[in-house]
Amino acid sequence: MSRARGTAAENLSKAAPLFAALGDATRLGIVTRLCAAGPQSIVRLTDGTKVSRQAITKHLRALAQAGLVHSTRDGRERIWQLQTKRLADVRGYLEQISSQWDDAIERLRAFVEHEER
Amino acid sequence: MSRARGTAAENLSKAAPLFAALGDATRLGIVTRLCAAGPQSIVRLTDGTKVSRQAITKHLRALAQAGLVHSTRDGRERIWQLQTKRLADVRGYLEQISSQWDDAIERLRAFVEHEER
DNA sequence: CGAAAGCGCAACCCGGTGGTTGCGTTTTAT
DNA sequence: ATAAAACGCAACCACCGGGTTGCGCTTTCG
Repeated sequence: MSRARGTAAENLSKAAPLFAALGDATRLGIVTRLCAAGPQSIVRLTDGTKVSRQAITKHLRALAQAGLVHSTRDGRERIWQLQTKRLADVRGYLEQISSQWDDAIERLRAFVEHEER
Repeated sequence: MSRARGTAAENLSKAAPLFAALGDATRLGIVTRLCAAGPQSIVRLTDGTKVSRQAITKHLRALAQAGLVHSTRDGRERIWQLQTKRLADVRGYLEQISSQWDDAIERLRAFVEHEER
């Protein structure tokens, strides 16, 4: 299974594009939708949204470039679905950062306690 | 304590700006640096970087707007540090999203297994 | 067969963003 | 007191990114 490995610095540089891909409300909405309702066509993904079909298409391309989704042609439709492995990678990065934060928070707390008065 | 609460949709909309804030290599480097080396001045954060001090300043502002860092004046220096309180909230949002993904991944896996042949 | 559905391509617009440079202000150090 | 350090402000630039519109192509359906 493709897990998040390597040094912290390596992973972080890899994580930036992924975070950027998720750092847009529309795209995050698409991912959420794919999570909730499973693989869908473009029109279906567009439905209920306030942007055009072309906008959704662009965002899907962006997500695909980040490896988060992938599509298959089916007749006159194109079905998009989550790339679960990559999503797992993202989780890995998030956990890494979270643990880093935890360490930093702990150190900061100790530092402040020592400093205070 | 300020914890991450609210509906999933609410947290989703809150998460997008956070991802965006972390979705830049330079900014991600800054938070990593603040994690590893603790509170620092701007020049010190700039040192070793390939961008100008002003660029770092801008990124720090962006991170501050996302609530990830915060600064205090100290003489002629301005010291930036992680916003530990907010960081806990952020962890909450991200974990919630991660768990949503987990569910989706599980469902997708089952779906594929059922579909395949 | 003909109409409509679903999509891809391309042009275009515009605002934000990452980055720089220049200059002024305050604080520190000698 | 004067020089240098650290910073803030502002202007400027290039580029990308989110969004739209228009058009043409293939596939489905009646």
